[in-house]
Amino acid sequence: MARPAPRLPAARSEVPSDDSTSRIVASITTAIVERRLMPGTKLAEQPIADIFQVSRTLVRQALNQLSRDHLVTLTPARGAFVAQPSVEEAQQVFAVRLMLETALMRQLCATITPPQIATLRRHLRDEVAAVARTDVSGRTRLLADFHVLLAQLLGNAVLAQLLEDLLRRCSLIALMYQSAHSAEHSQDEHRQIVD
Amino acid sequence: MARPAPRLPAARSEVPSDDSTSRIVASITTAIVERRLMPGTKLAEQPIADIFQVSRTLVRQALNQLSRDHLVTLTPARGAFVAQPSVEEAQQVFAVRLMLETALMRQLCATITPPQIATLRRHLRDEVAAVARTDVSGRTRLLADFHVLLAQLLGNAVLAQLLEDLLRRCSLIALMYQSAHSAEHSQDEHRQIVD
DNA sequence: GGCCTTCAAAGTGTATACACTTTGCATTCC
DNA sequence: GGAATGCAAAGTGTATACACTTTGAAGGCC
Repeated sequence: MARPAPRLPAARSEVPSDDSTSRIVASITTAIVERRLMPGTKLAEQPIADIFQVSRTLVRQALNQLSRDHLVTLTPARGAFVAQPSVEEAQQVFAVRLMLETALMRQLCATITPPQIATLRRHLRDEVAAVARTDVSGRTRLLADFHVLLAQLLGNAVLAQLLEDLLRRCSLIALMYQSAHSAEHSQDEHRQIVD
Repeated sequence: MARPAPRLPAARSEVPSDDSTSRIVASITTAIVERRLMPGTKLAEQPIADIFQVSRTLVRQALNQLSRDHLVTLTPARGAFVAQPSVEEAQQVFAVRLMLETALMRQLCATITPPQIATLRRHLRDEVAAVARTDVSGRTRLLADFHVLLAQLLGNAVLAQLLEDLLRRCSLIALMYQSAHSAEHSQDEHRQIVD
């Protein structure tokens, strides 16, 4: 072991959205977030494989990835189910989201420029619109994008991806414990923060 | 689609550390963090399968999980390599770590109790000891445990796991850009924070 | 009638097979 | 001699096969 490292294995370009596995992950993810797959629904491998015209191998890969996103729960020998986060877990996820949000803003205050602020305000307007017409999936997507947008303004891709993962999870939770309160609440916070 | 959800799929008990895949993940993880596998090293599937006496199937699962932890990089048709995080990525990961750390402390200040403080001070002493005897792997493990410990004191398991993932990544980075500075720096911060 | 046992259908977990891509070397051509 | 070409070994990507577990229900027992 511990041999000298060979040179870099090509570029670190990760755009995996066109292989079969990623297609399945993306498809199931949006199906969950957009409420077409309810929490607790069983996700059997063969039916999914038939739908996507691939073998169970790739479906299993996809389900594994989804389980690491906490969107599905894998129970040994019983299969995959759309996740049903508990109340505690929901609170904890939102607590982390809030922590990251505020910390992010604090950092951003030091470096932000007027045009960036304009971008944020534009995004805010879209959010208000989505909440107004009770566009649930659009709303959660925009609320999520807000954070990712912030992370991008900071130039921190790692943070952006972390937030992306976290907010997919938040979407599921928001759909389960459908408190419209929470949506307007965070939307309100967004405005305060920009101000 | 959108059928009514069946009842909960058993308990949410996730102790996956004894199946083959998790054994492989854990084994490779510690090998990377403890410097036995250098960044850039190729991880071919068949040799690993032979070592663990399993088929390539399980090794592939393990490598996929490791890639989601950012400990290995998968390049299509070329295989898996121990990750070589770029300088930018390293900075971003550390920035996120710092953000979470300070936010966590802020929260904790409100709820912390004297015995908990004592626990933290005890941990600090161990850290100092590890840095003193330049025990690299022990040091990084302790620095990581500090954060997880904090998250546990807050009672936030989600945060704890997030930190765990993030700090495994930090370990790899710390080993690559071996700035002892960074170690003492964060160790110092830990002390200040506890004070 | 209700409960336990038994068994088949369905589904998951792992291994193996096979096609295709990459890679390094040997050979050839200039 | 050096560079380009072709080829074989190695390795990855996906599908398939098969063993074992779970599950639901029919049948027998009390």
